[in-house]
Amino acid sequence: MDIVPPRLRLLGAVVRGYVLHTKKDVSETYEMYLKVLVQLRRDKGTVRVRDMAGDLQVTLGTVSSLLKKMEHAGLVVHERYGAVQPTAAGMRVGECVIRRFETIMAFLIEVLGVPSAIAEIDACRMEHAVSPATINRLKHFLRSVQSNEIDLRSRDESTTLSSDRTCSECETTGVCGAEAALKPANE
Amino acid sequence: MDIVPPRLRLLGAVVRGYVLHTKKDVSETYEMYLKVLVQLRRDKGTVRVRDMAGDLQVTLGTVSSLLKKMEHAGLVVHERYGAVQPTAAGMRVGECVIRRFETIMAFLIEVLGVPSAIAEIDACRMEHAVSPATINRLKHFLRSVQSNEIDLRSRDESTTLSSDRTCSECETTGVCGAEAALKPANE
DNA sequence: AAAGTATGTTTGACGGACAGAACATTATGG
DNA sequence: CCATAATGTTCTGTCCGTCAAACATACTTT
Repeated sequence: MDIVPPRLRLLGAVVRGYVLHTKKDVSETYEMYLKVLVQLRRDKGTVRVRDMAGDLQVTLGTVSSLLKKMEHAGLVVHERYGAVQPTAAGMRVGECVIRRFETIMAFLIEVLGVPSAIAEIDACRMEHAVSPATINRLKHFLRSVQSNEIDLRSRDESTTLSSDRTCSECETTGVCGAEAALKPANE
Repeated sequence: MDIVPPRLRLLGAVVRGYVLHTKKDVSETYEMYLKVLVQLRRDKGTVRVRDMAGDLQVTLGTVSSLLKKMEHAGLVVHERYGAVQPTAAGMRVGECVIRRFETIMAFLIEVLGVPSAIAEIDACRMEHAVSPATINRLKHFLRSVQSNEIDLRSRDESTTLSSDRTCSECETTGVCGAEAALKPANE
């Protein structure tokens, strides 16, 4: 019964083994904290715990304790009861996340035509999931589009896609499968 | 100093607030378990805990206990010491994840030219991050490319992008910011 | 059928990310 | 300069996904 080569069949899973089990040195959470830190820094210079908590929609205490861990990891410097600053390493990570976010945003909006409110959410989730290889190619592709090397205008502009809330194939809503799946689950 | 409208400045964060704090009814982990379950089902009919654990690279115990929670959530039915089956709801979710994976894979490989080994990893991470709106549009876009409505061959094929391991702009490696960022952190 | 092996389940513990609340520090403004 | 408000820190507790290991059940094999 093993018609499908196991390697192929299990791709996602095998990959998941790799992806989710390999210790990422910088977790998704750390990436978000650094992104916010760098953004706030650009906007207003000095950053306090309060600012980050506000942006991250998280408790002061949570930020405080995470900052401590991040300091240990060499990603930030946090003066007690004072300002928070990224180290050189933290800065690199934060800026990188921001660039990924922007690249993905641009692609979603300019190429796919995703409504910006949705694009924001998706980009914010995807920014943590994309490898350098993919991001580099995405940027490259985007440049080709922007310089009209690739012409998108020829395509069928039936933007009247099925609802943006539902998966066109399974008619399930939310992040494809979430809410609707559970309601009728009392079986 | 508030030149940048807060709404704009905080996009990522605001979004994150939404994205990561909103209880997804089906967590990323559940999605993976359902994806694997549905895949295994297609390949070999009956699925046991053992199969899932193998594919997910996780302990039997872990699968066992998660399955229990998923059963409560109405996503699977698990006969004690026996077979695992998705409910209708679980099936919808699993199939949806698989389709997302396939769509993303196709895009990464056919459009961006990402090496398939890398594409696998990225697709497996992205499949949990993309909304229906984006996936629908991505599919649509892919169809346009496949039917030659959009011609990609005209683009600059300098596939000699900077290394696939590094972010072209920050020279940081890994999932853009991970490993390299930490080594020199003993400051 | 008895023994041995392969599968499953349960329990206890853990680390990460978070909230809440008690406590500490700094800022402000009368 | 002191009282109060605003900030920040610490501690305790929770939930999730995981492992390890002890225990239970099912399957084989002789």
